[in-house]
Amino acid sequence: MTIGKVAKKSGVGVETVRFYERKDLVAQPPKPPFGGFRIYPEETVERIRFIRQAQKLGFSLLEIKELLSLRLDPASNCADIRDRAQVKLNEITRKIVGMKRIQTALEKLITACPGQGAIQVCSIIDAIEAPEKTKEGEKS
Amino acid sequence: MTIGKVAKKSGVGVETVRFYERKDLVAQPPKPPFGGFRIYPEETVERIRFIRQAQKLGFSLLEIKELLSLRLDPASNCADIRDRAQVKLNEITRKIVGMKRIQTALEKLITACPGQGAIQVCSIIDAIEAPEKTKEGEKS
DNA sequence: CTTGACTCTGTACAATAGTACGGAGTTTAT
DNA sequence: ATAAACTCCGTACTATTGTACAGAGTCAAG
Repeated sequence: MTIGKVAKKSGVGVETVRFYERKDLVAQPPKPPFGGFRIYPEETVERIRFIRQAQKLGFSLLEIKELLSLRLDPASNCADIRDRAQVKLNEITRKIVGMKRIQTALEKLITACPGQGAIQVCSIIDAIEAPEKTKEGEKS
Repeated sequence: MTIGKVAKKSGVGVETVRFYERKDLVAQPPKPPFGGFRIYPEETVERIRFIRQAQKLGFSLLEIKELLSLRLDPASNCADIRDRAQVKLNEITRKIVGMKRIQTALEKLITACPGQGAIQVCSIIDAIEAPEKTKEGEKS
């Protein structure tokens, strides 16, 4: 596959593929020694698709690079990989908790909506500032 | 409160507060008519804290602005707010699903780790590329 | 074997999200 | 009442994540 095919199959522009190469997010295949174009494996398409999906979930390219470096293969130190995976898992779990708070706040807002007058219910801000709401008097 | 206090309480720099003002993410209080510094309400601190938390969850400032505009108060059209909240809710629910896929992939990688030889189990990529794995036959 | 499409390299431009700084005005602590 | 600390305003610089383009080389179809 040439770079144009990779770009088309993964839904990005050629320039974006090259950009990811410069950033070492995908490997650049060697140039054929007697002229011609670089040949890309199918794997590159999968990596780029992963990158784009992960970006939509809010990961930066640096974070994605870290995620992509977590592979159990014969060449990697198992304990090291596992520790780094655990760190990433903790981060992601925290993110999911935060997202769920916003999700809950939106659900509350939607259900509160049709039956109210002037109550000023449920600014989204409460979704995240959740602690500190009951400083004294009522316990959680 | 002057801007420096706001910055300190919300954990950002003064320049960042001004930046958010320029972007209309927080309101800029009026300048006292006969000289002096602007006075900020506590609410500004809460908004900035929300902004920073939401950013950590992967929302852009534009998305955060949209979230912050979803408030049930007497001045807003209830049906409009509800519809926009529903759109945001769908987006966030989809994000949570995607994050959970990565979470599961990391968990699998971590548990697979201690007892393997050369299996090349569980690249994170599988977390997202889940569909499309078996289109025809078993040759891959 | 020419033409058009594609690749390669390098550089430049763009949007988002800040961060830094200069110079003037204001407040406050000593 | 003066110096330190802070505010205000504008501009400019940074990093991330791309996009665009110029000019030369390469490939493949008619």
